[in-house]
Amino acid sequence: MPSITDFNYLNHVNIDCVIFGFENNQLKALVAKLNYKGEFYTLPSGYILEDEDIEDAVQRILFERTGIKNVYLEHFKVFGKANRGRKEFLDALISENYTSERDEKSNSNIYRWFTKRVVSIGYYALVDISKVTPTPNEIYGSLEWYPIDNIPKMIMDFNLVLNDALKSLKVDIDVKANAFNLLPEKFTISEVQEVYECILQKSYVRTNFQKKILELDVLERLEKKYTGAKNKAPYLYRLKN
Amino acid sequence: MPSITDFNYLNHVNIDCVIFGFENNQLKALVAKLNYKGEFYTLPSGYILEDEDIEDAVQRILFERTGIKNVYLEHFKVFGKANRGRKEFLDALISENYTSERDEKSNSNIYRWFTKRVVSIGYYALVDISKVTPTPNEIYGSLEWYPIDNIPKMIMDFNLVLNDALKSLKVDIDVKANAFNLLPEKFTISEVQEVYECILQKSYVRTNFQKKILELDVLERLEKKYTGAKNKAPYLYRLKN
DNA sequence: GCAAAAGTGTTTTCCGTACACCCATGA
DNA sequence: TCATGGGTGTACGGAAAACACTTTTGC
Repeated sequence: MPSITDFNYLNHVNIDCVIFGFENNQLKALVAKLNYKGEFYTLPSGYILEDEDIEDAVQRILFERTGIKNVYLEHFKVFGKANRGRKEFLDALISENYTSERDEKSNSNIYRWFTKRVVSIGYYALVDISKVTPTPNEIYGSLEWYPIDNIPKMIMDFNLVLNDALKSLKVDIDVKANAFNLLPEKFTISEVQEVYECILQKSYVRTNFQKKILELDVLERLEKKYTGAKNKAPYLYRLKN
Repeated sequence: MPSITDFNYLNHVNIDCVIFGFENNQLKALVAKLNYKGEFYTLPSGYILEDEDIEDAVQRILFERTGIKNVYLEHFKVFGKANRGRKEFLDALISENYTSERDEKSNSNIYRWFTKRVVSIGYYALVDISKVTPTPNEIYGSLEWYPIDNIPKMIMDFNLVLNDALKSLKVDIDVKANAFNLLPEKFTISEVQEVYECILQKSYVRTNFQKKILELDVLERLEKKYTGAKNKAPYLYRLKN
């Protein structure tokens, strides 16, 4: 198995990803549990290759964890504090997982790679949750969707990172009108309203919301959606282009 | 003289600064000319020390170039393209400045330091231009304020960087109400209006602008400003706290 | 026909803009 | 007392919110 130190990754920079999905009228985020003894939850992270554009790096990292490409992305913050608790976390992980070999581990290249100071570039992604196949690997032992108000305690300052991403999303949803990326290709206005109400934690008057969204002039009307429910069938919409 | 390679700077990350000032009813930016033969204009940049918070690094870089501390800062973008023309610029600089020693230079540690790929973190600063003492050094041979619509052609993609900073400022001026940082500690509402009109390139109705600004509830009214002009003296204001 | 939800049109409210007015200042 | 620019109150118009009304669907 190749070690992380074998690749030509940029030193001292990494990418932290907050992946948002929407399901059962809930905004969710993809949280990983490390493949070690102990409750070490984290956000998907990764490094940038020597000759790789940073956006490509994010897409690559997201593809590895979700199996989808061309994900909607926004950079939301840089995490540049020199001490973000990375060493403390690693020492805790090691003490729970290694005993006699502890010193050997502590001196390894890998330990040095992971404990060195990094500047983290924060991105959030908006995905169609039904398209995602959470894909664990040797490090991320499991990956699960957690409702935004029920995120486990994560390592380091990742709970704050997620919070910052959510704050940016709340602003961007109106400025960039990007919430549609949380839905399947075709959707109804009601579904859009659910997303908005969920993210912004407020309710909208149905009729006015419909106008507000359609006046953005970014959707095209498609066929009606017959669900068998005994009421008028809503139109499906899709992002223009 | 110590070389840049002597310090414990983080590899592959740097900081690009757009420093905005306001003077003579013009928004200006501080642009440096490199201390080499040729027209190499650039924005002030710098690196981050191993154990230094990134915001501290920006403040340090700004202090070195302007002589002021605790500057108002906003991160506006990450420049993460693998190729931003850095090597091309350095080769041009070398070919204009070195002849026989060229190969020697090209192989030096310094050349390798400067040509390696970096991820740039973009910050813009808003300063009281009257407090700034542009401070050249061995690299930045001169530093001058240029009106925003008359910026010289800079190296690499720095003209685009400046443009991105300006775009963010135009959004932030309303969202974050941060334009006051371009003025001295005490200022009149008219001066604020000049700043807004200059940045947003539109004119405001005086009376409504006054209300708009005062309703932000971020200013405290101080004494009147008697200029000797034969009209009613305006109040001075200052940011609360 | 009826209940439920979608879609459209109308009224009302509110906020931003325009503007009228008064005030202070120094010649 | 006049010209100039500063400060405050009011009236208007357009957009957003509230709401009334019509349409579609399946039982």
